[in-house]
Amino acid sequence: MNIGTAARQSGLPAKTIRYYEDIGLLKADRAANGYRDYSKHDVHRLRFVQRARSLGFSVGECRQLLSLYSDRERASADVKAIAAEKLGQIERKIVELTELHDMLGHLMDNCRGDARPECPIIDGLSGSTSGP
Amino acid sequence: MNIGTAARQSGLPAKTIRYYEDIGLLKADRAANGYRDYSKHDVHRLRFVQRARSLGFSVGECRQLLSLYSDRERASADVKAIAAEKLGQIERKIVELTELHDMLGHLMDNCRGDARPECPIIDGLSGSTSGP
DNA sequence: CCTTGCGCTTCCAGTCGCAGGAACCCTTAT
DNA sequence: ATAAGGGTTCCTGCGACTGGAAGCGCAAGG
Repeated sequence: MNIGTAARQSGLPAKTIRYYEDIGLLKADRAANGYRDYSKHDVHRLRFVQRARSLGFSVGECRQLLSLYSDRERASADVKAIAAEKLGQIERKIVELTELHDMLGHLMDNCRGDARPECPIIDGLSGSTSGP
Repeated sequence: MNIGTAARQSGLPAKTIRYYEDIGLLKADRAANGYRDYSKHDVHRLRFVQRARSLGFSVGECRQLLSLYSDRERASADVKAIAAEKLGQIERKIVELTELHDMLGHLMDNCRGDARPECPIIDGLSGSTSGP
């Protein structure tokens, strides 16, 4: 099948699929006319990548996962290790964003948000009122 | 003062300060020898940007905040609106990451992580066991 | 037979926020 | 005079695409 069909079936834009081929993540056969030709198996792998990406795996990690996906002998521990690493990253990011959230929320709570110019948010950013 | 001193006092790398000048965020005077020349006021603004960036504001938002920072007549509501928008973005990102976290955690909980090849993580990514 | 229109191809540029490095100039101290 | 440690500009690259231009392939309609 052509790239457009593969795109619809995998949920990835054709541009992205070409990009993945470009970086050597997933290559397709070529038809006689030069068009990329995708099998069902190719589409499965594209969907696999699409899901992994949407779960926050980087393209590099998708590359690893793809090779683990294709390897019927590999231990599930290998996959779990990658997932655990990613889970840790996600947790750290959540903590970081939560701190950010609280800090910004704190500044906002103290800002009246009216027509007057006094603004604790700006003061907080400029550091003028945060000193000891 | 030279850019290196401004960098130390603002907490921003010199490279970044030059970049900010390049994109028109913050420009500095020039000394006779062509070196950038920073006043205390410039350093204040650099610190301001540094703090805003570390709070997750984009460079574009920093641009807005800087103009609000310099405008003594502006309403605190204007600043609060930008902060509220950013707070909403942060909240949405946290929700998204939490969903990701739970999904991935779920997959991992069901994976034995041993030497055998059966792996619910891979199965989940490939979609083979996720159907209704 | 010719055209229209879509899909496919390649390649180039841009996004965001810098970081790294080359090649060169200026200042200060020895 | 020289060496070290500033500074300057410009170019490249990162990640993961996205948009667009120029040009081919192919089926259908007039």
